[in-house]
Amino acid sequence: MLEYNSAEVEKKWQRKWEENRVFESKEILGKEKYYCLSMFVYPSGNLHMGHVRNYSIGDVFARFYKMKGKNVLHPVGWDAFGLPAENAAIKNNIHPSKWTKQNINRMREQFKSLGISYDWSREFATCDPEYYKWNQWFFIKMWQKGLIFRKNANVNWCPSCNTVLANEQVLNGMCWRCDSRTEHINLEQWFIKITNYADKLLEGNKSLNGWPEQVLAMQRDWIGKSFGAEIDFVLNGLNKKLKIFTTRPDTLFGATFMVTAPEHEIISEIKSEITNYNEVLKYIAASSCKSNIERASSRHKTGVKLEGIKAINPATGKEIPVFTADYVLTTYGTGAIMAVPAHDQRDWEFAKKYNIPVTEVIKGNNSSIEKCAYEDEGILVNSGQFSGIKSAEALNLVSEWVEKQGFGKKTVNFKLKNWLISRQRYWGTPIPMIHCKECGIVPVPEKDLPVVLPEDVKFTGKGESPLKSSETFLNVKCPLCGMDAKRETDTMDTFVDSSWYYLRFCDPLNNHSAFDTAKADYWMPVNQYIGGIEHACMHLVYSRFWYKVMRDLNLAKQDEPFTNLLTQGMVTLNGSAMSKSKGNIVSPDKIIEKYGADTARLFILFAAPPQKQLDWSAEGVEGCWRFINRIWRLFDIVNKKTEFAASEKDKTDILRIMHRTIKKVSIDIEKKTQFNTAISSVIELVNVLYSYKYHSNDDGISMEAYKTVILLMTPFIPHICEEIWEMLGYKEYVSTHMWPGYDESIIETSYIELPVQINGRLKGKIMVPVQIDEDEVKKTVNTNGKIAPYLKDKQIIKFIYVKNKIVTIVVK
RNA sequence: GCUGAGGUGGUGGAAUGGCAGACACGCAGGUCUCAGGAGCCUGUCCCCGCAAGGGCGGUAUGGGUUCAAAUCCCAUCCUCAGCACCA
Repeated sequence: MLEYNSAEVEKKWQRKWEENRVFESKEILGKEKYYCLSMFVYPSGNLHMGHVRNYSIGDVFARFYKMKGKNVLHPVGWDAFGLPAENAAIKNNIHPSKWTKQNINRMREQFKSLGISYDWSREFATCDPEYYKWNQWFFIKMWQKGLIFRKNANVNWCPSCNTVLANEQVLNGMCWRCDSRTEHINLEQWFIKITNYADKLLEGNKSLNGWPEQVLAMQRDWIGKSFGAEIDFVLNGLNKKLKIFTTRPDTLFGATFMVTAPEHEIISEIKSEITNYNEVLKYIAASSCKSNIERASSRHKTGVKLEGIKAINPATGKEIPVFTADYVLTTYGTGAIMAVPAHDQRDWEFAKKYNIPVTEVIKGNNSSIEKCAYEDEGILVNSGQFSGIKSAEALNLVSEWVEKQGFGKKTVNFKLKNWLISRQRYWGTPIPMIHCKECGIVPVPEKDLPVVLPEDVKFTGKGESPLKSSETFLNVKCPLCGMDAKRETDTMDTFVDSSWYYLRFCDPLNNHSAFDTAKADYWMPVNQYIGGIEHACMHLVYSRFWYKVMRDLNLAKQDEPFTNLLTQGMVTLNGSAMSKSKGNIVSPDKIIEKYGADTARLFILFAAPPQKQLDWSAEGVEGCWRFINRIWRLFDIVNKKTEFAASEKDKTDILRIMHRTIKKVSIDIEKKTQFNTAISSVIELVNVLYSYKYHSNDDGISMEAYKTVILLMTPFIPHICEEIWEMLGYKEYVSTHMWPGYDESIIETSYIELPVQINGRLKGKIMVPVQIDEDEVKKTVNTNGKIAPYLKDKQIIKFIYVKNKIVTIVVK
């Protein structure tokens, strides 16, 4: 038999699959669908091992369910807008669209060399005007629904990318793309009111049983719902109120001062009353120079008292001082707090530093406020009519009292901020709005969509958005009054593109709507979504939000777009992430060239469960290559004629192991998403076939088992399986063959080996019939040569027989 | 600090109340061979033993529940990930 030639075989089947459109799908009413989606790829120019892992995992699901008889949708596309293309334009003087298309062409070939079962007829890129037209259409729909607004806001600015960033895109004060330190500037920007859906997103989290707990927890934290109260504190003699948010209304009587964020507008409103206003201004200026990180990391809280200003604690009626300090965030709650130093550590530190009285209002067992604040539950003291009540109850009682008295109300607060979606860059979806001096902001009429990106643009990397340099783009007539007007030059955050692409895949060629609702109803929701954990609070929140908006626009029926989510682990080399800068990259192309895609896929799927980190191992790859060749050589061994005849026992054994393996692989893929153990059980079956020395005259059972090996391995290593399937005489693709079923009654043996424990230690094993009852087991144990001696002259305290599992005897 | 996931051989990892270490890598030995860095076979948690065999030895540590614990409960330690002055 010839050596296995992976390069030739893989090319052959990739061509056949493509020519015969084996993996193209269409809606078939009455046939159960399965939508499998790996997060689409940014066309950076090169596939890396993380991609290979992502798409190999997706392909196992897609191929498995196809063989199980489901109507599988497994599409592929390109998340093609974004900064790298524009940076390439600046650096290499190549148009972003050209750069992107080159990369797509190259990566498409790489994808094809992996043999992923994609429906290529549905391919699209988000930079196609036929796609981004619908971004614009959705934008206008949301604008009409009041979900989009413009606001002058203090926003995150990346000086290197020259654009603003959403909150989610600032990680530890750094830009998520380029790692530069971000700044805060004041700009007029476009926002989407994602906070309108904060509660619905949180509520929806509870129904996502197919999502990893880790992602749900991250989203929960990110949305950050907390219950509390808003309370107004009167500024004495000023006819003004300072509104605060607290989650601890039970500590209201202990509020001995107030603090506003330095950015709080009240300061300028009452500046004439502040006797040390210059000092306050100086402090505000100093804080604004600090980054969020510097503010948070500074050990010592700083602040300045607003001299001449007194607030009144509405519960005690006492006058208390007001400070401004940058440990209070302008972006959370109302940007001001009531400070309760006895029961909040931050306030405690601040009070100590500025000699503010600390009033204890919650008393716990042995609690003390001498060395630090007491933040736990307890009994209220020094709290007027509420003294003596448990703090847990007081939370509610005080809020209700406050509400009745008319100086506040119960409320909830979210950490989630509205989604800033405008970017001052070229390579994105133009925001379809027109600024008219007379009519204000006017949406582009639907018939004029898409607003296409102009070609006459200069990429200098300096100054304002490149779109502002295009005269043809900039100048338009107002759709309402017909006068000269200007186009909006901001483009959309690329996370808009990825918020609904899974719906476009249901109907990618539609040119009169974003997608046909009936088609989307057929395919949605995505049964299995696969991608990296880094999208937990960005893409996966935005998409869920977008889908809920579409549901409210009657474009979608379900509440959630992704039923099951698998977040694959990182691919590392010697424990650290592969990266260009570290120079520790293993190139997929080289591995495919040397061993073939099957080997690369097998290693990735076998070396670790999909969710865990996977460390690359050259030896491990070598081992997978050996296994693939072992399957290849088994073809001859199974077909070889020998004079040995198989015994009945051999035959039933092999049949039983075969059925057991089918069961194990099916469950591991379908129920446990644990591909490594699925593969190892097939390896065991192959090892069994190697160790049997007959391979003729066994009623074709070893051949049956070999065919089973091929069928079971097809989702993992499809190319070699197709080749062997053809060698076995089949005319159809193994990829479209039915997944094998198993017979529980064959897996069960008539005899079973029972372990026998005495006082918790394994002492031996007995062979017994499956249906055996406890009395029979006792007899067998007592006559067993190995076990009986342990029972001699001993008193049996307990005898436990767990059917078909174990025998345990306790003796004295 | 908060949230979440974890801690098992030389390594990746199996086993989720019932035989710890499946399967693979690595290593060692054998076999075939002119040759082997190919293939095939055997062994490989630890301790005692040449072996057969034996071990209330063994799943981060200490305790507990149970006939039975890697698995459940309590405490402690450690690792990873996310968030972090969110009032």
